[in-house]
Amino acid sequence: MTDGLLAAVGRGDPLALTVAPDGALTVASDAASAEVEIDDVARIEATIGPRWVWWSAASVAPVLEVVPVARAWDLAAVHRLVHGGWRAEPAVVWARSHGLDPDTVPVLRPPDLFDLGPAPADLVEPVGPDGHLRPEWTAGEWAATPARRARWAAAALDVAARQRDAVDSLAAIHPQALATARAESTAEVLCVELGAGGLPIDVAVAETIIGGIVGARPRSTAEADAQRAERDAAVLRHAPPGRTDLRNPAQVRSLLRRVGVEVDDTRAWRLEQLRDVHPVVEALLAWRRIERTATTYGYGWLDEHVRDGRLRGSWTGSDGAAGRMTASAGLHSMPADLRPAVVAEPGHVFVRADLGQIEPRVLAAVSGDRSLAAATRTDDMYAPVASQLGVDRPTAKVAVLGAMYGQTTGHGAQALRRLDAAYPVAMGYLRDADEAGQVGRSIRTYGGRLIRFGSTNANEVSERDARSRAAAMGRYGRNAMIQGAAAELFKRWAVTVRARLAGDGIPASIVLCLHDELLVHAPLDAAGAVAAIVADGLQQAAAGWAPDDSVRFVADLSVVPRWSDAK
DNA sequence: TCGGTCACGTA
DNA sequence: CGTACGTGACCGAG
Repeated sequence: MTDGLLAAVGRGDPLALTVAPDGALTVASDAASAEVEIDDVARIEATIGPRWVWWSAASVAPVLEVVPVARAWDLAAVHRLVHGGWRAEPAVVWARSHGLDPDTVPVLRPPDLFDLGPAPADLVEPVGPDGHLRPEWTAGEWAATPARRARWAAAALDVAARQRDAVDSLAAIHPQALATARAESTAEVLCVELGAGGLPIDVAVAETIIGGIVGARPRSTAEADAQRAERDAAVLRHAPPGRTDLRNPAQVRSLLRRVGVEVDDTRAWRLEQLRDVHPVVEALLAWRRIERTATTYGYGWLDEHVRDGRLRGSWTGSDGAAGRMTASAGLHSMPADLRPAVVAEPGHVFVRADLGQIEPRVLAAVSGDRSLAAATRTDDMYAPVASQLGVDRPTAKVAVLGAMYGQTTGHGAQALRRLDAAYPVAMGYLRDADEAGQVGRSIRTYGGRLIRFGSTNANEVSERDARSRAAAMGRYGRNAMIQGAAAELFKRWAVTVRARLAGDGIPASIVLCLHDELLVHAPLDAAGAVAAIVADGLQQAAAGWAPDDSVRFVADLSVVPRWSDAK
């Protein structure tokens, strides 16, 4: 059945895959296409090992949840890499890869009594006379018949080839571009797997922690309301009489004014300074913490996102800015208080590792600063930087971070000047990014990701406004180059670990990616092997990623039964 | 019902 | 006046 289809497809060669809403699977090579079953996909993966091409990992999730695909070319992910931004639906991806303006993508008009739309004959072709994908196709008509599904898969192959050319062109200046495209694609696979697998949670422990903060689980809405009122009363007791809605910042501000506390806003860090001024401040801060747990990380959160002992959210491989992974369901912002509830299943442990001082090390690598690279040879690179600058370690750290983040306040100016003298290459790299941001000139990360700057807003209220906007864009540019490159390295690490676990047949899986931290759920007896893979995987990923071996990357690794046991 | 603002958890 | 994300409550416009 698939003989002609696969005749010329070898390991790593592109092979398109689509999944129709009704579950029909279509596979297409340059030569032919076929409707297949999921077992066929698994067999092709095992015997040939092609580079699977799809419009997006989410669009083939039913396959990815079953078949652990090794090689991928994710059109949406590569599109985001090459063209920046976040929108990456097929119509936009097609447009960009064909040199068309995405703003001219046709939209599907609602059915109109007097306009029956295109004749059915027109819908045979996926591409309209304007060169864009037909909106009827992108809206779902692509899946209507086997013939259309085949055309849709062929269109994906067409885009993949064009993207490959674009990536190859990029490689002249960004040698990592192709590797980045592949790693970002595989990271999308990992995202589907993370979403399906979830993070192991001991619900009983979680309930105990939440109960200790907000009280017992209410058994009715009346009880919930009473709990809420009691929380509020604990604050309002300290306030002058009169109704105040604690959930309304304006009213909180006026309450504070009535007790003699003047603030521009009521953010916690500001109120921290005023704890001693009036008892209501302390009560309010305590209320905020409890209210946060109750509303965002409380029983409702557990009920909504935890099933079968797993906390599940949806993952994206790349945000719209610098390219970090994102996750919903609070997976990336779970309060430290709740982490003791992240417990490995019986007979399992977590192998947990986080990258040490990743951003300054990445800066040393991507800028090619030999002096800063030399500092990365030590476990704590701020120590040699401090002695180089002739300042103490805390000052050196603040100076380096300030340079990377564009800090403008504080008294780091002196150290910043010394930084310029000691590490001119690294500082120049950051300054270039800052200037690009200020003038709205798009830039690319080390790995080739385009950082877009929207056209600067011409109608600023004032010169001062325009200046602060430009400064903000400058900081954004600095940060994006570092954060983005760090995200690229992190994903290389993650997909390397994933591949080696699969290659060694170890039934362990990555269950959390947290920007610079990797959490792997592993059978107890495989913990040592997994730890070795995680540690060595970093060296392997870094060796493939970095321009040379001058920068040392380090990970802090631990094997623990619960997440909070580490660190 | 929606987008904007404030606020806050994480890296 | 470090950036980024997701979430939830509230506001005011529609």
